[in-house]
Amino acid sequence: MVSPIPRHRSAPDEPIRETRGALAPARVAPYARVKQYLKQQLAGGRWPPDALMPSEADLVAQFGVSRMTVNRALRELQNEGLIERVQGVGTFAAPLHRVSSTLTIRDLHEEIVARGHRHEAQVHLAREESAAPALALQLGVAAGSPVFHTLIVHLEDGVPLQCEDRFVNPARAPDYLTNDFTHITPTLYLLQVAPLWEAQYSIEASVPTEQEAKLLAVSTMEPCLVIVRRTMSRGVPITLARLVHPGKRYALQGEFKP
Amino acid sequence: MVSPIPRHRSAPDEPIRETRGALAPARVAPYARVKQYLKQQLAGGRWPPDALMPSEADLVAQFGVSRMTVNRALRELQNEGLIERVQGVGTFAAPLHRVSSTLTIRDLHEEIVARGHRHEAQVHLAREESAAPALALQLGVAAGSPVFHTLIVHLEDGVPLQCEDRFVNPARAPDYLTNDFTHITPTLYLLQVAPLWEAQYSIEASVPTEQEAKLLAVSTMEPCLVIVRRTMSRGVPITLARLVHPGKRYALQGEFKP
DNA sequence: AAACTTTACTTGTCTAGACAAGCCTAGTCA
DNA sequence: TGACTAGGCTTGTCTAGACAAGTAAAGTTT
Repeated sequence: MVSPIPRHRSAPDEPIRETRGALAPARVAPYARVKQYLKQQLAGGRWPPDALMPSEADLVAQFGVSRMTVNRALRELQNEGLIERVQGVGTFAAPLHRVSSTLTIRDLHEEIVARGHRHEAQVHLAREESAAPALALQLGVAAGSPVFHTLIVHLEDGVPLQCEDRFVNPARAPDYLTNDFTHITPTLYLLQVAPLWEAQYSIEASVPTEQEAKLLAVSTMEPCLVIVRRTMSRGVPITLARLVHPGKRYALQGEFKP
Repeated sequence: MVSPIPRHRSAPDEPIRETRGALAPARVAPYARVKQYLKQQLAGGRWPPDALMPSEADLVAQFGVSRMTVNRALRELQNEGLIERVQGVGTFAAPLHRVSSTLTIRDLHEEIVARGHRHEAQVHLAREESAAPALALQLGVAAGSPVFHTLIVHLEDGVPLQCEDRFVNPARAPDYLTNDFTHITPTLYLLQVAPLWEAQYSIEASVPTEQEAKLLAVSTMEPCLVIVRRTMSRGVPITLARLVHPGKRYALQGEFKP
């Protein structure tokens, strides 16, 4: 009974069984213990990147739990990007220097209101245009075909916070322009009509265009946080947005949790 | 047999059972079908934010699958931030305008090498200092106690890409300064010695300090992407880093997947 | 009226077994 | 030598049942 592919595993650990002893009241679910153990060993460098890790069967024997329990631990580690799994082959350590986290993006309106402030939107443009070739490519429509274009400035307590320049594919949101964008943000509306979406984004620092500077009431030299986001729903591009924020007034904040 | 709390549920759907019919070869795992169904209904506005959603037992009856299967679907939706679950109470629709995704942060060295370019690091400072009060607070040490301070510029093919100003808590990484940071990035080293970490970050656009401008070989007017990150391991602050990137040379990119 | 107990319902988790599907090696056959 | 096949490993998923623990309403006692 020899493994089909060469194993670089270290010597197996002693079986670790629950120690319900006096000084161990730290009640941790078994799947969490398996997960934590693997995380620690992984962080400790026990399995270098791309090394083969113990199989589910190994861990079942080591921890004395059922396979579903081990499976859940491994599945969650996979979702966190710490390991990679290949059916029929095994489980591998992911490159250690890749750390993933969950980033939550909130609707700007909700964010402002949650801070206890007043949100206001100025609609500077809301019309149908004919798509320029470059834009048409990004939105997956024919060049020259109609697209919706809105330009909205969002204010927090009267101070411009975001300049939102957005193009929308009419195929998925034909009623887009009928919205009153002083009451519903485009993001919120689009989330409602286009379910199940994915997006690509790019975050960079640059200076605003002249128009953006004027709309945000800042100088054209002011560093701005620019987010360009393309959103797709069921493989169809929905919208392309350029969100410009004055650097002094807006920061993206977030948190990693293991 | 009345539910203990008022239910705002809509009328139950007809049981949906697997249709193994001729024209349905789209093989989707049952847990994925449940998940997809809930996602669609959720996106379609069937359950407004904070509304009570079907219980696991309801879904078991509706889909004719086992509870573990339903549970997996719900657990994954919870991880994605689409629903909220409370033991003993039920499952609730999360605010629709909150969308989460997994953001992966890679080590700069790996990122540069992956692009097929050459990574180089200039160590401008690597010494022990005495912590100023504000810094001491952030690192969780006593004011005036020793901390490590490094200032490193990372170059891609000879062009400055990042200025990394970092303070490290000696308690967790006493050997920090013995590293040759031209060969191992601080991030990578710290990941190795401090497992299981969490971090808070802030991303903003601003102009560099005079020193940073000089080190990055840009003007002091050049917009820069500034990431400030505080990393903790087991509740103990490990490091506080300020990463400054010239806006023209660096953009954070990412992708959402549902 | 207030304090307690019961009951029904919820989610959270684990188990032992099962089958499918992917992958690799080793052996067989042409 | 080359093509095929069988066996043994891996992960992916599902099931039916079980117990724990949290919540809230309804009933009971003080």
